[in-house]
Amino acid sequence: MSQGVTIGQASKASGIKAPTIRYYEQIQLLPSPPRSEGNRRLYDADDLRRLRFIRHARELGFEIEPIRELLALAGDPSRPCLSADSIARSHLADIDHKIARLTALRTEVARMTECAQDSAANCRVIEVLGDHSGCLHDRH
Amino acid sequence: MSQGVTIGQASKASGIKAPTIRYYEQIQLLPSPPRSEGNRRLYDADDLRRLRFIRHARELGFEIEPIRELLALAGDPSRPCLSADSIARSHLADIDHKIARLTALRTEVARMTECAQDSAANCRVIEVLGDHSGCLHDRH
DNA sequence: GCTACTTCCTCTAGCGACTAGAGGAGCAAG
DNA sequence: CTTGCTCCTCTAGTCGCTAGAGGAAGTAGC
Repeated sequence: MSQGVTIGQASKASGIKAPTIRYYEQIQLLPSPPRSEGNRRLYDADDLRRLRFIRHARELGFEIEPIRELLALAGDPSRPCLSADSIARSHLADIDHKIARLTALRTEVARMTECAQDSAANCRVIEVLGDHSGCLHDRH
Repeated sequence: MSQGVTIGQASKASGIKAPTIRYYEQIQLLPSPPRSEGNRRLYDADDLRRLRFIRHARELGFEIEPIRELLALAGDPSRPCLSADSIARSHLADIDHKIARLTALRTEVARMTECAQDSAANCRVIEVLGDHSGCLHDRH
């Protein structure tokens, strides 16, 4: 009976905003769904699964291209897991990189602020930004 | 004697690429420098200080608008430090937010990969992405 | 002076992943 | 029938650059 739900319902079901769903269709991350007589998009259960998969992956910080591959792998039972695993592992390495960088930045920025509040005359923030030599690392 | 250096030299001195320097001028983060007879930009020592300040702040992850404010504060000795400090503190809070989020993601993604290599049949990566219920947190 | 080579100029378009808004059509309820 | 909601398409904007086209100017060697 259910020939599909509208984009608004798909949006609620997946947690992805309607314009974003249309965007995903435009970049062909999602197949173009059939239309109703009044030209509305009609999504079926498979589309909704796909959307939830995408949303979940985006929330975990995967970029669109890796998600495209993961979706292809998810639909192909022949050799999915090794590739999927390597995509996930490379994403993990990415996250570790970002955490490491941000942690280094945190140290630097914290150092910059930590003795600023006692005196308004010599501003440590501006001083530090103007002179790199006070920093712990050469490359941030 | 030195009426200024060219954009290429300013680029080398500051570590900011020439197109980026022109971009900063375009968005008025930098004042338009005077030009030579042949229409080349000529930067003076103040401009170079400004550029180094910007580069350093960018390396520390400050966005352009905060840097614009910091530059204004750096040039105004009347009430610089309190505002500069609050900009830096808010940036620090930002960094902490990002680290916290990435750390949570790391856990989730690591959990996803950690038992994937033993079996190619049931792919944990794809399974986890397709079903949010296995996750530690509702919102990532 | 001539020729190469390099640097510089302006302008436009592209990246990723959306988001916002205009202007219009369909649809469901009262 | 009218009100109000959802939906449609299309374009442009976000951020911080980066890349490229097409041309002018400066520099070094002969």
